[in-house]
Amino acid sequence: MPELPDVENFRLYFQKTSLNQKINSVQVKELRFLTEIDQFSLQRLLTENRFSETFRHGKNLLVRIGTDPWLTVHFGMTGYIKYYSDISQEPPFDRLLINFSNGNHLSFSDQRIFGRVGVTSSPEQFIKEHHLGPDALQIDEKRFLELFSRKKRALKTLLMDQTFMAGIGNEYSDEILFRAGFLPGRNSSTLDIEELKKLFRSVKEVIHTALKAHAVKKLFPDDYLLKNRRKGSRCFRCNAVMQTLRFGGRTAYYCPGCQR
DNA sequence: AGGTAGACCTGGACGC
DNA sequence: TGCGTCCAGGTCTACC
Repeated sequence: MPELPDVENFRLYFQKTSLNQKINSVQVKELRFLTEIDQFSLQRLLTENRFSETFRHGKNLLVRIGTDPWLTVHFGMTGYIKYYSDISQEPPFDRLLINFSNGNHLSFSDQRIFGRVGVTSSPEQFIKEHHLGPDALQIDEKRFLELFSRKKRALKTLLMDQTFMAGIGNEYSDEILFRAGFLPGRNSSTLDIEELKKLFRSVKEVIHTALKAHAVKKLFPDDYLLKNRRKGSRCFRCNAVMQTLRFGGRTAYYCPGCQR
């Protein structure tokens, strides 16, 4: 699922492939994929224009269109972008296609259509409108401790709340809690300052490890829960059978032996 | 304020 | 083989 590290990867990919090229045409293949803008306005906005810079906040990719508004992209759970030259390389589930004047194409693919493409006047405006908390890659320890000390909620819920801190989803929140040694349902108010710092370090460690692995699971270290996150698997540390719990419709995986 | 459930989506897994 | 059902997940809305 595209969480912060995946989206950062998409941003770098976009940056490398799709900046500063004239856009010839835009094909909207799935109307439900658009939000806050209709297909004709989007086409008018993009055609003959160029993407000029990229930005990411949490799980959202923003791309500036020339000198004015920004295109916003959320990847839902199955979304990704692909840049290619030959039409035979067009990915399945292509929802939005951008054709550049150099003959290359950029596809926004999303099997389950949970992703959305929209437009905003500025990144600041977008963050405000969506009530997003600070980005999990950017946040420093001081701000993290400030935020946590004001809350009384399950750690898992808090980590995934985008209005609290942006970028962490179901899978990475499990990893963060596993590595920090805290149960997903543990109330944030029961953590002392040293435990909060431990949680903060785990957030950073997991994100940086994921970025280094380009968010490709196979490339994660072998002691990562993500590589083994399925029913009936055993903890590689204590060999206990991993347990699951439901949190607001999400499944949390945790080790009953290693997490307190 | 915090929690929960349903809606939105599709396809893979699984049971019969 | 084939059909029905469940599950996966991010986010928004509605409601307790």
